[in-house]
Amino acid sequence: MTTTTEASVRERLLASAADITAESGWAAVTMSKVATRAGVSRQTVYNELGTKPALGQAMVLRELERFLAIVERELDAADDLVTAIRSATEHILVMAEGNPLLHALLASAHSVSRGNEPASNNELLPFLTTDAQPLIAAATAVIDERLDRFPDVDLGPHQRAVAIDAIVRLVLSHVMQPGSSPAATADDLAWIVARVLRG
Amino acid sequence: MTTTTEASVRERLLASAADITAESGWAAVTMSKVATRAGVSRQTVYNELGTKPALGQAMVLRELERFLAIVERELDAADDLVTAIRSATEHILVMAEGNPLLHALLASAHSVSRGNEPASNNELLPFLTTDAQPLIAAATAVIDERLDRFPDVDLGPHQRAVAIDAIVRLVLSHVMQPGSSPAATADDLAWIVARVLRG
DNA sequence: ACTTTACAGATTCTATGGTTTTGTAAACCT
DNA sequence: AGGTTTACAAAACCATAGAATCTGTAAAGT
Repeated sequence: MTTTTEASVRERLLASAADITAESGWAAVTMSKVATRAGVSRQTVYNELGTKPALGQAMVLRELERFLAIVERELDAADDLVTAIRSATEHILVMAEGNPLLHALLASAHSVSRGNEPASNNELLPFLTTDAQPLIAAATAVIDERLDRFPDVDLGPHQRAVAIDAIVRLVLSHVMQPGSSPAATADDLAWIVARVLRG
Repeated sequence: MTTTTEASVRERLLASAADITAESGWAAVTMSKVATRAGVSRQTVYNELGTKPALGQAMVLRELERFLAIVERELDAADDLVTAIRSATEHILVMAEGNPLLHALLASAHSVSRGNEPASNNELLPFLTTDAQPLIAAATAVIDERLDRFPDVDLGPHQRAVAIDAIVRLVLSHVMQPGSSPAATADDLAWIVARVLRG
């Protein structure tokens, strides 16, 4: 199949774009630089990802999937549901703390029109703030799937959805605006989840 | 006392700034326009509020206090704690839905470098997103005070603080990224609060 | 207490080219 | 096929410079 090669090229392209964004901001990302860094021609970028906004969206989506992969792994690892949520939350927060791309996006919120730097860093920030609904939906779906494995959830479908939505929003809130350490926050959120799920 | 007049001038200035921001964005706000609209000289703006960033901060703070006043009113009105939270949440979400200033700030997230419009609308957005900690702290403090009136809260100080922090973050999340109607969201959050507070 | 007037420095606007980047398309290679 | 090179028009960006505006401070006036 060509799938392996195809995914590999696309993966390398997105990784290159993420690197450049983390180093110099999204405005500094050009199709040429992405292509060069990935060892590929510029047109391959267009063939693979289309336009630059599409590249940005794919890059953010890829990073989201990296986070969601951790969530899936942690939710599958633990036996206890609350422990699973706690572990997934802590891993997400730790991962967020040390994620250069995420920090580049968040940093773009502050210095918007600073000096000679370009101002268009903010094209991607809405994915985390005002247009976070796709992100919330994706995370919600992942948790919803993995939650079937646990027997001690006796909530109706609506209440179940509400609870999942809440934990996703809370984690996202702490990603953008950390309260204390990831471990402490994970403890707190796990306590809330415990109270909500089996009140 | 001069306090009445002083507060009135300051109030008129902040209201003028909020109007201009709602109409044309924060970048279109100049000290002269604010002064003129408030029927006051430009220097009075400087005497009263100092610099323009200070004006922006005061303007946001004033809007926050308008929201928190609603929270206080609703928390004081109801007898049942869960009903109080539900009512406060719904009022906040309804108020947020129809708040022009808030929408001006949120809209600035999208069109950053659009056409000929100035790009510096984003100076105020971080107050709601990446620098929301003061906002969270203020809201948390308000709720914390009003919560003493309700006897059926048997949480330790830490758990109590965690619960309040969570409800504040959840409401803020829904202000920026509404899920469904204010009433439905208020129902859902009230249910969560009920489960958490008296699990 | 507020206004008017004045002022230097910074920032923004306008307008101009020159440059880069985007996005599409073809021909070519292997 | 998957990929590259080359080419190209349109758009976006950059640099420069002068005009206009805005900021922030100060003083004198009412």
